[in-house]
Amino acid sequence: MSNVRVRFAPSPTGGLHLGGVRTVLYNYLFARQNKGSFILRIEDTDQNRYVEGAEDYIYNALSWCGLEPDESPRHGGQYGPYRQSERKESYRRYAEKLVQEGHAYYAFDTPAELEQMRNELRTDENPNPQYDHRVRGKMRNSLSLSAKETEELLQKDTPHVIRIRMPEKDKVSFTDMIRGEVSFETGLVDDKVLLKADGMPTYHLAVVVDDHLMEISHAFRGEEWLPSAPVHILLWRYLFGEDKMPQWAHLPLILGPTGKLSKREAMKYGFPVFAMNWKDPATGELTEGFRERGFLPQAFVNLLAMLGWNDGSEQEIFTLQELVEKFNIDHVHKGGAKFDFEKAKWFNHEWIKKLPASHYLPEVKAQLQQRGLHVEEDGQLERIVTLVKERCSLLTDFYDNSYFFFRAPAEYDTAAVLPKWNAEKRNFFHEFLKETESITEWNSAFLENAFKQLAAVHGIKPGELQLPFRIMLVGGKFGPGVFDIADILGQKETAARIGSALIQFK
RNA sequence: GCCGCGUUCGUCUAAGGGUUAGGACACCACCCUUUCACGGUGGUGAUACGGGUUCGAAUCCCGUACGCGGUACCA
Repeated sequence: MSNVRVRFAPSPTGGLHLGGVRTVLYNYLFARQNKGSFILRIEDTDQNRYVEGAEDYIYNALSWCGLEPDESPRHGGQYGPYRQSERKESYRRYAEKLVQEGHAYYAFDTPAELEQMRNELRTDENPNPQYDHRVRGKMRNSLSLSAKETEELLQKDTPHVIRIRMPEKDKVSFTDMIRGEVSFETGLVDDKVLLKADGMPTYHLAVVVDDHLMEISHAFRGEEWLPSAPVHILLWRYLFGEDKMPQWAHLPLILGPTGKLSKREAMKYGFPVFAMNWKDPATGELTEGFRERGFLPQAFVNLLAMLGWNDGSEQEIFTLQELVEKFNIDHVHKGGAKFDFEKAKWFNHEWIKKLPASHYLPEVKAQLQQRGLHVEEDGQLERIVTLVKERCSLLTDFYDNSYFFFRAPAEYDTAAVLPKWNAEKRNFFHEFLKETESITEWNSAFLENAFKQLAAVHGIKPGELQLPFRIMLVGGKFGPGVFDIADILGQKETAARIGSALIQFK
């Protein structure tokens, strides 16, 4: 193991969306590539947002994708605990240390007072007044109050938070692995809360403390975190030293068709956003997942990897192993990527074709049975799946492409047959029916040969007979090659279907 | 408003000073196939705009426009 340690730190709020999985993926690839560790840390410090079952969901989703963490609340590790709520005590210490050193301060403002401040300061020019160095002198905090007043308030257990004291005039900059040099004026950043009144840290404090304690070396996160980077950098500077700070990589956002990718928008356009189905235990609301939509995990991981990264070549289909080998942070794109469901389906289609049927036979079988088809034998199903997989983009497409193997047609597309139907053709099929009884070798090539020879005897072009044959077997103009269908159906079933069809064709 | 990040075919992207700006998805046409797909061949289609720098700019610099993100005791 190298000293490369990366982490994914989701808050258990339910579901795991595309952007989240891609962040995990890049973390994972980077860790594996450098023979380092991939850590799953749970950010459950916001009681209001914590959702029952959400943590299990994250494990299941990662496991489905094949992105198993090395360390986590469940996998254990030397740097535990891996849930923030279980690390509560340590955060206060660091916050107090910052106060003592003058980098942070106690703030006693009530929510109502904050609201009042914002209302008073709000103008058209400044729609979102911040609690910053220009404002903090007018608020109730240990900077504006005397030491004695502050002490009294603390003695009386007055609810308070700890805020970072952003320098009035300073410049913070860092080198992002993807974007290069990024810099901020500290005077324009507000005094973020570090420790909440309930004693829980905010993300800002927690991420810095935990990254330090867990010896994180590289940190990948979404671009939405870029604006708070100066706060984190300052915290590193004050607490542990900037030289110990992990290297940052802010990943481009994944966008929806008209803007930010949201559950709501995805639903509107009919595609999933979550890795797997998520049912909110509180509301009962079900959000569809890629897995249930019929995606293979290999395809899901592949398409996500390509959303913002490429290896510089024209290759698009990668196994996870290949991604580990070829992933390269320099090739991660800076701009946000719009998610295209059509292309996502193409990836899945490629993977369905690429993988042997055995890889997804159980899923397909379960789906067929769920929809009322009786699958008698796995061997036959495997032949069917192998035959029709190239026409399926999603695992759920297998039903439409194979149900006719399990069920004789209830109706026939007679409009496609009858206009050209005549006594000779009927005759042909009667004879073909008889001939099939004595066919010794029941396979596609042999059948086709017999069919064509007999057609020649009757002086009919085989093409003119193939469509009626198809309709006899499956009922309509669809499905794979007719002789392949007959092959799988077997002699008995094929004969039965021809027989029933001949009664119908008048 | 302020701050930050971004901008190559409709979409994902390649090209890191010199290419007829390449590929993939989607779309269209043809071929294959007397179903539909798969496959094959070809086609439509892009450097946001304006200034520089340079013999030469999609590429470097500045400005503008547009998009996105942030601006919570949420992450």
